[in-house]
Amino acid sequence: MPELGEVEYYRKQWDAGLRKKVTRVELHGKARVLRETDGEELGRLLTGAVLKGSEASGKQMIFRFDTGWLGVHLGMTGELRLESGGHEPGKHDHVVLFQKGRALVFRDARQFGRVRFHAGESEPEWWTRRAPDVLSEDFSEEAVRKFLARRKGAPIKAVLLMQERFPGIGNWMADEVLWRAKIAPTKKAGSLEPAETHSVWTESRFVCREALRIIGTDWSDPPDAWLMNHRWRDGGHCPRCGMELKRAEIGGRTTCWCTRCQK
DNA sequence: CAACCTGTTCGCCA
DNA sequence: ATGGCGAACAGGTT
Repeated sequence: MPELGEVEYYRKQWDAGLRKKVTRVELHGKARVLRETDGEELGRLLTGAVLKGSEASGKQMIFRFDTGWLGVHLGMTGELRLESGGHEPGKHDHVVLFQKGRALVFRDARQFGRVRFHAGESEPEWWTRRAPDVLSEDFSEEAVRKFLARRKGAPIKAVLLMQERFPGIGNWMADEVLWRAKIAPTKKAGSLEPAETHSVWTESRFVCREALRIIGTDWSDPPDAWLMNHRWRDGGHCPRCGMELKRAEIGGRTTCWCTRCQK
């Protein structure tokens, strides 16, 4: 599920544990989500550690403890939950940090998500080397133009999903950006007019800003005037012109767009 | 039972 | 070396 706004929403679920000590760590032994992370070290160093702060960037999150850093990526089905101190971990609760009176839970059925740990004071390189946020200065029109030129042969839909330039944008956000920019998702990235590239830039920023404001706050629904609320229903209609929306697989993902508005 | 899924990574090929 | 694509990952839901 999680794209930019949802990730921010989940990050805040653990805010209740800020400045509090972890009393116990429960891990699911061979969970794929840990990948190369040493679960034994994670459990040992986080037991007794205090949660000092957290940050989200794109689809990634980092939680800072006084003994190290916990990185979280939610993949397709991951979620962060706040549970009671008596929480009995379910079969998909791969990482559970117990505190006095609460439990901070990472749950992920499909295990495409990932949890990693980095011991010590200094930020891990997998965090410092992440892509610049869409809402940062570094996400310039020039940077977008260069990126589309380099990926000139790929459909623009597929390019918008590339986290190295559009961190946080996922399937529905990419469709939303292209719908607002009035660009067909099948169009090759290298064939966009300068005005279209400009639109990809500004609409990416708009959709990210609004997703954070609307979904990131309390998981409210975006307005009905957004494509997002119409894209999964069979026979959904374009909220701008009323045309029946088209669905097809582009860039390996189900894509929804308006063939009348988007050229 | 089969198809589908808001993500990433890998291997193959051009 | 670089870019583009399809498969694989795993399990719940429709």
